[in-house]
Amino acid sequence: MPKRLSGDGNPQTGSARMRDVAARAGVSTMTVSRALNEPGKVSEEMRERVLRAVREIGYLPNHLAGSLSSNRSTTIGLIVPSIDNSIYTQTVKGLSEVLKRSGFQLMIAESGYDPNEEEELITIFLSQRVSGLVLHSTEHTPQAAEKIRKSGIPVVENGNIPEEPLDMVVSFSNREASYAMTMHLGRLGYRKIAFASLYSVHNDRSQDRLQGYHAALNQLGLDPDPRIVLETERGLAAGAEVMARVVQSVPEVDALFCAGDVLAVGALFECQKRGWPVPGRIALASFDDVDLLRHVSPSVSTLRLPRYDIGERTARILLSRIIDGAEHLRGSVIDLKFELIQREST
Amino acid sequence: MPKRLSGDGNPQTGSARMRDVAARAGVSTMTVSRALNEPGKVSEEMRERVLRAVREIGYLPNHLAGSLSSNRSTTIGLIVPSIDNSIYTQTVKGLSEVLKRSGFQLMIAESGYDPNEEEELITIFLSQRVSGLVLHSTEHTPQAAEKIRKSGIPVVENGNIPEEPLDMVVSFSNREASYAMTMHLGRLGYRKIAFASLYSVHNDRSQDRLQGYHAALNQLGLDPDPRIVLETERGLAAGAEVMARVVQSVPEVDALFCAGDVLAVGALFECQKRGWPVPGRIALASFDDVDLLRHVSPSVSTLRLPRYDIGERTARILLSRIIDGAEHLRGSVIDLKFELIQREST
DNA sequence: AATTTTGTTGTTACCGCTACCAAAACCGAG
DNA sequence: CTCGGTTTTGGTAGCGGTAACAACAAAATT
Repeated sequence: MPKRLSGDGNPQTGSARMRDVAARAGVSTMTVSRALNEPGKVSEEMRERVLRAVREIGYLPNHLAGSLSSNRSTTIGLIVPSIDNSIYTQTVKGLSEVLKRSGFQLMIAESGYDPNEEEELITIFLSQRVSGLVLHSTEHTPQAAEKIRKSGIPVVENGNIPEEPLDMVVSFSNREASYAMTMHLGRLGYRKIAFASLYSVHNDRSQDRLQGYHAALNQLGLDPDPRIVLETERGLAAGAEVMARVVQSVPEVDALFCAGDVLAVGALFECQKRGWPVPGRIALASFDDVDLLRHVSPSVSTLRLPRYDIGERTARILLSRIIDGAEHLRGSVIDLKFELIQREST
Repeated sequence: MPKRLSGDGNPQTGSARMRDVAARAGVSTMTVSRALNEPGKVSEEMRERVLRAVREIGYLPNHLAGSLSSNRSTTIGLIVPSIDNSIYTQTVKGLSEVLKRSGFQLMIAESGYDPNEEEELITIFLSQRVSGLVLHSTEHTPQAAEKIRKSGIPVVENGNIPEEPLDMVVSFSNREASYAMTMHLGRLGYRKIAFASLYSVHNDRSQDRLQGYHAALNQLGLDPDPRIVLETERGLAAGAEVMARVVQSVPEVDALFCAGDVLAVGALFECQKRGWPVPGRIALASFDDVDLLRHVSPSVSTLRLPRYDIGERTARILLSRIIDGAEHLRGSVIDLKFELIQREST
């Protein structure tokens, strides 16, 4: 007795299989398969006959079976540190829109800024036989790197431009962006530039931003001062706290560069609350061009980062590798440029 | 001749299959399968022998094959109107965290507020044999509903509480939330309460919010005035524009309820820019408790919506259905309550 | 000691589809 | 009308696993 008795005429029960369609259309399953996946390889008449049968039966292809058999999948795995971080969403959108057009699906998981967690997720994704991988972080365990290498699937890193990429990279340089903004502040005449970023453990983006800041200070001939370099957590409250702390502990500070999520907005609110004129008492610069920064008063100088483009280009290059087998793209590093936006706060 | 010649000792080439592990451990594939998936059903000795072989070969199970064979998958499909909308991210996080714990994966796609697009995505997800579906929208094409019903997989809607759910619902009531805030404004003594929401075509959340507003006006004995009911797009600029427009066209307005994304913040900035005291000249209320609203000055009254909880509960109830086969949960409607937060702006 | 129960491992037949190759149908040229 | 070449279609053997059941040994029962 068969495991399951399909083939009963009842369209309610279970889902039809390709052989049911084939039977109905009076052709072989191969013809059905071709009519659906390579319509060009089938005569017009057959195609219509098959499609009609598909419609009549309400057949839904089993993509799992197809992938297994053809050893191809249309799934891309994406690992971000944290889903609720608004800065990723633009990238995800760019990715998603391009992938969708080619019939690819996105699987998303969050690593919580932990390389071990990331490794585990990579393992799961490989096990799901994703055909490509997108990693926001550029810090990985050696085992993760090895697994990826061994799997042979294309990977894009896109949170930063690492020294030793796993494979392809689509990003801007956090270091350069940070350098550029710090130089900008220096050129505007600010001499005591404080720097606030997110915690840099397991976060090479933060580390690179700090490096860029220091490189610029050096270039500007300014002495670094550890008292005005702060690491904090994400969020408005953290930004406010940083502003208050730095101004009170080192009064000669004349600028604060917030190189992390919405810290600048929190910092600005704190100034407003305390009555510190911006940029009169202290100038303020931010790292990411969230909509908000343009609308607050004073509007905040910042860096416009190509978040959406990163997603788009990532998807494109990944698809080239997967669909066209463009092996010459292996190891490509695409450095998308950022833009410095001078506003009222500096 | 076999399609592929695995079994060569080279660990670089391709990926090992279960039979390779079996051969290495000197057992059958079933034992390997059991050792990995139902460790309890295998003797300790065997388990270790198998796990060692797995490690030595660097075997990675093929989840696709497993799903096909067992007719079970560990993938949940999620369709949101737009990924870059910050209000969904909390829900996604809740979902993701619970699912991950049970070894389930999340596939995310965006429908762009279009039911036809949604239907297409549903078809794709069903074709991928997801074992559950989460839909933010509660407006679907009849075909989409039919396909879902036919597939038999559990579904959760969670953007609103619809009149006729597809299956399960985990949400708060947009109508009640909107009603509550409008009543709140009325009780505080505001008599000419303007209402701004997002476009309501294909957006039953917006429609319900509008209804709640009208119901409250009615209850308060206030006459509705179409001049002060506005629909606009998302964003700070839109909020600013609404505020300017409504105050200038109908000066007797004494409150504005922004029932949509960050509109309130834009509206508040506009007041600050124009020098209109809030709530002195006009009171301001918002719909969603984004962090920002607590930190601006004046802080903005709003509704705290259980975004994260929705994700969490959604995942839980879905897993109950999938793993435990809890059929009694079919059709459950979970109404998670919101909270009204009175702040300085009203 | 014979019989039943329990626990562990193996055998076989698929899951639903596609790659590969063979067969058939078509088609204009000689 | 036949022939080689070019579509178009079909048969078959997997893809890499798991369900279901069979087989066997050890433990428990009578």
